[in-house]
Order: sequence, then C-alpha cells, then structure tokens
Amino acid sequence: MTKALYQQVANSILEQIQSGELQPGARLPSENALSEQHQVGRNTIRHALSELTVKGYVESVHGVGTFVTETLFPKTVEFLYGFSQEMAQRGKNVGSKVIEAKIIQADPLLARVLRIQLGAEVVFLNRLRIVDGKPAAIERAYLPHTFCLGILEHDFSRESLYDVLAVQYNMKPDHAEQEIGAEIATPQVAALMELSHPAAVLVIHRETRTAEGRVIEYVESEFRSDRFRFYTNLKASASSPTAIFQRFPIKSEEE
Amino acid sequence: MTKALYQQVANSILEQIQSGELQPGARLPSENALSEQHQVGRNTIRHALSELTVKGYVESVHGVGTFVTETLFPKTVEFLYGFSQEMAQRGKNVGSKVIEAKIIQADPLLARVLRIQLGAEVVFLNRLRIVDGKPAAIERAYLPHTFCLGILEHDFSRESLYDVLAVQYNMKPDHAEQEIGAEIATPQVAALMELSHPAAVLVIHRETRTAEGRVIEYVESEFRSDRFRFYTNLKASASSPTAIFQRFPIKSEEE
DNA sequence: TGTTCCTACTTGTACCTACATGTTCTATTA
DNA sequence: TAATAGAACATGTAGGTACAAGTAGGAACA
Repeated sequence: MTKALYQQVANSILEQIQSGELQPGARLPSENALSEQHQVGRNTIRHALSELTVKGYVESVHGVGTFVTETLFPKTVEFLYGFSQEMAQRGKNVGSKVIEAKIIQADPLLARVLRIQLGAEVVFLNRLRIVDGKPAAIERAYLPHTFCLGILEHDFSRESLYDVLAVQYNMKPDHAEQEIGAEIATPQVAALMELSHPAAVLVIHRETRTAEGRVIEYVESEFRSDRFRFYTNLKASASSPTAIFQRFPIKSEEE
Repeated sequence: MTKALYQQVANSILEQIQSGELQPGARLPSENALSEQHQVGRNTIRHALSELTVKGYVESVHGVGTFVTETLFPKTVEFLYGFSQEMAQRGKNVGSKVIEAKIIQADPLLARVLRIQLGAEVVFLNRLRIVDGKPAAIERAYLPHTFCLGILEHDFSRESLYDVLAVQYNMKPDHAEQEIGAEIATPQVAALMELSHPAAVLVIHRETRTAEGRVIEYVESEFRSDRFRFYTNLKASASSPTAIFQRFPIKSEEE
C-alpha cells in the first residue's frame, strides 16, 4: 500500500527541511517547478504544501513564494510525556500512591470521549502523584479496557502507566489535547494534597491518542497551583496550539 | 471587496453550526448536494470543508459523510491575537474598561522581562475585559515607552491595543511565551470581576515579541475560571522542552 | 435465517484549464 | 534622473473531469 502522491511529495519536502537541505527561511521551488520535478499536477503540489502549511513547516506568501518557516521556538513547542518521565527529566524524585484502581462502566461522558459504547468496561486508575516527597497532583486516568486487558495487575505505585502501555500493549501516546482550568480544591482533594482550605488548583482534562488517532486515555487531574505552572509558546504565523475559550463546566469529583 | 466563494460557503456552514441549526454529530449534506445548493463546483465545497476541518468544526469520514464535530475539545487552531480579536472571532461581544493607564518606572522584574534599564519609562495599562456584558478578565499590560510614545492618548476602552500597536507603531506581535497558573482571587480582583470570595482564577503571564525578537509587552492577567479554559495540543514527535514545570513565583498584586 | 454480493452513494485523489491577484524587476517614458 | 508602465512570475481561486476507495443497505441466494 503506497501512500498518496501528495503525501509522498509532502514527505519529500519535509525530509529536505529536516535534513537541513532546506534551511529555515529558504524559498521552495515554485509550485510549477515542483509540479515538473515530481511529475505531478499543480493541484497535487498544492495539496502537499497545504498539509505542510497546516503543520507549520512552510508558509506561502501570495505573489512571492513558499518558504520554510523560521522558528525561534522549536516548532512543536509542547511534547507529550507521562507525568513520571516529565518529572524525571527535570531531575525530580517521583512517587505515586494508588488511591483506587478498578474496572468501571462507561458513563455518557466517558463513552463519548473514549469513543466506546455506553456501559463498556473502562479501566479507572486514580493516583496521587508525589514529587520530592510531597503531594503534587491527583490524576484520574480512564482507559478503554479492550485495549489493555489485565493492565490492573501492574503495580502503578512503582510502574509508569505510559511505560506499561508502550511495552506491554504497544500503545504509544502520540498526541493529546488538553484543557487547563482553575478551581477551588474540593475538601477531599485538598486533604489528599495536604492543602489548607481554600486553595486554588489547576484542573487539567486530557485526551491522549495514538498516531492513528485512537483514544488511549482520558485523564482528569488536579495540580497544586503553588508547585506547578503550565508553560506555552504562542505563534502568530503558523497554526498554534493555544487558545482561550469557554466550554463545558469541568465536572466535580465523581461519586 | 467580496470574499472568496469558498469562504462564503464556509461561513454559511459555520453559521448553521453556531446557530444550532446543525447540531454536533449532525451530518452535513454531501459534497455534491452542497455543490448544487451553493451553485459552486465540488472543489470549492471541498476547499470550504477543508477550512472547517482544520479549524475543528467538522470531520469527514471516508465513504460516509461529513459531520459536525462533537469533541469535548474543539481543535481550535488559533493564532496569537489580542484579546479583542480572539473573542471577536468567537462571535463574542467584547468591551473594555480602563482601570488605570499611566507611565511608570521599570522595577527589577519589568526591567528584566522587557529588556530595559531599571527605572526606564514603562506604559502601564490596566483594563477590565468584558465579554457579552459580563466581566471576564483583568489585564495589566506593560510596554517599554520608547517603542510607543504617546500611546496613552488612545482610548483603550474602545480601541484594541494590538491594533494600535500594529497600525500606529508598526509593532506586530509575532510570538509569545506564557505561563498559566491558578490562584485564589484577591478581594480586589474578585470585586472587579464580580466574583464571590473565595474564587479561583487563571493567572497568565505573557511575554509578547515581534518577529525580530523585541519584547513588545509583558502582560499579567487574571481570567474568571468559570468562563475560561486554556486549550493546548501536545505532540510527542521529537524531544525538546516540556510543558509542565515550576517557574519563578507569580508575583502578587502590585501596590 | 443468515450470508454474500452488488449497487448506490459518500469522500479521497489526481489531473486539467483558466483567470484573478499580488510582487518584483526591468525597460520605457517624461 | 525619477517615476511609471508593463512583463514575468508567484500564489490564490474556481471550475471541470475521471476514477479510487470506503460504507451501507438491499437483493439474491444457500
């Protein structure tokens, strides 16, 4: 199964960019030139360039040409790791305490988010994350059980969820979308994180997917706002990851 | 100057979505049907749908149809705009109330962030942002005065700061870095935003730069957490800086 | 009853033409 | 010399055709 022509062209150009053959700011050959080079129609070239534009690799200027994007910041500003890797990379000492780990049934929210049927089995993993000996965050992860049968036999106070998923189930997280909000910690959450009431926490909802687009997990978490900030780069030219918006209310603690 | 046909079509469909005429999950007419309805070629329809797909409003399924997106997380491919443009694009009615606008002297933090000398003149603009008639955010912007002499003569309850910077001073924001945190609103902030105490707010610190890397402004803002979330895409493709980390403490209310 | 196959319909890919619009540079003109 | 007009070339828009590929439902058959 060979890929579509426009993807081949896009890959070819992308390789030239990533190999340094095409430097940032460099001008690509014109669409007509590319059309001749690759022996495909101009539409196909435009399709390929459109893909690269959406992904932020190139920019077109009407009447002038198409250029490799100049990135002050590395293009993909954010990267996706599990909490453990993320913290380990920062030289932090990470621990986890499993509060709850069980199979539950998908409620309407979970069914919609995980793209599974209402009532289907869902792995529920509720952990307190500990950084340098102090409570830092609470993470409630929901995974479709079909993808990871028997996963609860692992001890997630020692093992990393993403490691297990990658090694045992060959499910590698590729991209995710998340929302960041602020809330007053509920008494339960405050107690677990040893916060005095009232305290503000960062509330994050995250959908993690594989490269193929399958939803691996949906995570709700609260981070201690005195220990964490989220950091983002914004860009004006290419498509950029951040936005402000109003959405559904973040649902309160379950049960 | 009338817009391009594909944009007209895209807008027409978008209006149907936003008006609720097309519910999330609903199926759009087929491309051929749309082509007949709007009396344009199928290519033009596909161009319009492609735009809507990139912006996350619709999704196409090969062989089945095109549907209004029903993800929890809309794929907002947003750019770096000022607050006004950002909100206007979402069809919100935006207003501003100038709380304070004056020249101050750079304290050590401002001097460091704005890359200017200690004590240099800084434009300070403190605004209450109003969306759809209700207080939504407080924004305290700091700009090096040398870049924008006389800027305070504008009425920023009507004019957009970014518009004035672009038109009058040719300073176009190109990229920015920001931190997102959570805090309990101070009594002053809570009062301005009509929040009952205690309330959690999203605290954002942002450094905005031109394409050349000059710092245009440093902004501190608080957003009502019941009206805003921040949205981010994460990608795992390469390894580079990460999203979560601890930074310098967000300083408390000045004065 | 249950399975298979075919058909109709959908989106996806690929090519073509034509003209509009914006930019840049060159040659002509005042 | 300086301004202008135009040529050449870039991307943008809009339309056409044809076929590939995926899906769903109904008809035919075992």
